[in-house]
Amino acid sequence: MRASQFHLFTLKEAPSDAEVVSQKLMLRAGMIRKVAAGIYNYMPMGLRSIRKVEAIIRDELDRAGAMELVMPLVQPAELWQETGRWDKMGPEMLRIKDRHDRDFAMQPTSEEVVTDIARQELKSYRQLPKNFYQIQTKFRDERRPRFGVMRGREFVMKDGYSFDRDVEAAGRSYDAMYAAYGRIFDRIGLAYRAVAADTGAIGGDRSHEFQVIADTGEDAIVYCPDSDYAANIELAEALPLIATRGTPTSALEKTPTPGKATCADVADLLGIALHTTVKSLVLATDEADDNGKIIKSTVWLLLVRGDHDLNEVKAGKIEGLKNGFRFATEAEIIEHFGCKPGYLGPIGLRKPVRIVADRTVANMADFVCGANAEDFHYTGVNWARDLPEPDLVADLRNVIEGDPSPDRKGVLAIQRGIEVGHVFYLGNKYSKSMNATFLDIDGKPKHFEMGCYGIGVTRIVGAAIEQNHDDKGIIWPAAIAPFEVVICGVGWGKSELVRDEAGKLYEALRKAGIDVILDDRDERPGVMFADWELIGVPHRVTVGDRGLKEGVVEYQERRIGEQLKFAPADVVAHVVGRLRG
RNA sequence: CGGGGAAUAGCUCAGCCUGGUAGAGCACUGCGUUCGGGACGCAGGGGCCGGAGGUUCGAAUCCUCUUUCCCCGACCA
Repeated sequence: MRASQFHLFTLKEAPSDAEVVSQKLMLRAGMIRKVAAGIYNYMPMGLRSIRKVEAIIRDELDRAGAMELVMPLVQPAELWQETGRWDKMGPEMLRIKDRHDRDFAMQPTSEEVVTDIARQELKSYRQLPKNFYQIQTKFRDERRPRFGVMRGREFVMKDGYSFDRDVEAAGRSYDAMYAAYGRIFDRIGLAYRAVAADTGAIGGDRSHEFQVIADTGEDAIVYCPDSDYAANIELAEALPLIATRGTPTSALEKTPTPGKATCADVADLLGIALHTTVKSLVLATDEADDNGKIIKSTVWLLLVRGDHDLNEVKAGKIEGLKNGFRFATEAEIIEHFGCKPGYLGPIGLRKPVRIVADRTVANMADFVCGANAEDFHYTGVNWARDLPEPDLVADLRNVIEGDPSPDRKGVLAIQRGIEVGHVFYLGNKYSKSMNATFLDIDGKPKHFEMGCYGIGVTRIVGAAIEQNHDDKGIIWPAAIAPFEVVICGVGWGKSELVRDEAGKLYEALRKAGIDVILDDRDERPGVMFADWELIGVPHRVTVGDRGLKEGVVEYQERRIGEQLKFAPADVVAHVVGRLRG
């Protein structure tokens, strides 16, 4: 490719609405252009990286025995109604009507359609296992699209689905995909971690996320440096920090804490450690009648230590909160606690509430909590002595750095991550609701055991940039760079020698199978260098009269920056060695 | 969805308060001088000032409505 024929268009300044570095750099490098909120053109420069990611995915999935197909972007409501997701999905699924007023959805994912394929095509256990995948545009009408390609509404995703005859075989399919994902991310060249993830309504332990490590990631990932434990913070188990409850040593005392409504403020005022305080969170659950009218509400008090945060995913697993909960209204709080938020606690309730204590809180002694009276806290609080034992003890909190690892092999560390892949065992949820069966060896129909496997193709491109950039621009891993090498012809317009030599190198690299672009724009060197550093091409060869006079061309690796001199005859071998060696 | 903000050239922004011929830098076109780290000069092209309504002799500017975009938003008791 010659730069003079390519659409190269870089910006010195990013549009003011760009937030994160990947978005700014992709816009500045001319990879994407915004069309609407969360919706982008993938410009030629950007598409090259996207295609490279796709090629690696295809190669590894095909090798792992999966096969590619394409399902429609626009899917009939009927299929979604079969599984009940037409009603469940909420506004993030974009619904459209055709000219006959029939309902359709823009696919956010394709379980329904692929299960429909399976029930029509797969009749016998002898046809199993099968693994179908597609690389397709998805649409999710995010509440707040942001971060460019990282959380867009329209994006490209690889979604795959496996069909097996039983749970054991489905496990093998899962393992094969897990392994393939590892190979895919290894080849792409990103630092990543596979972590155990929440399985939601399906249950079981077969769910892993592949997280690209980046400080700007939206997810917190927890791992143990001394073992192979790794999990999303939503799932990571918090062990009790206090093995057994201590004996009370302080008397219960109602202490004035005027205007101190947070645990940190109270600890400051009283000169005590934050971890001796207990935080009260008030939730509510509603029971509705058949018409959806709320007939009864229950108020819950969740207690976590003052230095800990509630984990809502964990809270949602508690019996009674499983079907959804909300934070209580101020009116409900006053009705049950007789006090405004800020000074709430489990002692002296006006009306009964369900009290759930975090495992650590349940073993605390002499702790501090709100007194259910404005501007007062209790100190020296002890279970059993000052208040009844909690109704329930559960793991309620997010783990924090330094907590013991659940495998008891060390302490936990936390990093931020960007979720770029997810493998998930589905079981027969969809095959049952859509009645997708095959005939097993005994001649009886059985529901398929399914798994689903996603990779965010466009998000990988953004994540790669979040992880690999400097103040000059992008630093691509070579495997997904829009070009592997750029040849900059300095003084292109005036030097035939430069044109000849650069042209020869260009042909030689092409013949060697290298994805090379020749910058023949006759730009000033500063412009060329700045452009290619912004775009992030990993290898650069500079051909100019100055070097050619000494019989050399210059070579520079984007990530390293140091300039090396080579005889033109040697530089091709060196570049090929760096890229393919 | 709730709260805040913004909308003027392809991009970044000024002008608005105090109404009177629409501006700058970057980008783009032409010519010239330059030419190894985002050059300089001269001359240009490009705007229904997001849209609709109103006030006014006159509206980018004041008022109302509307659309779009951006930010913040469980809780942290």
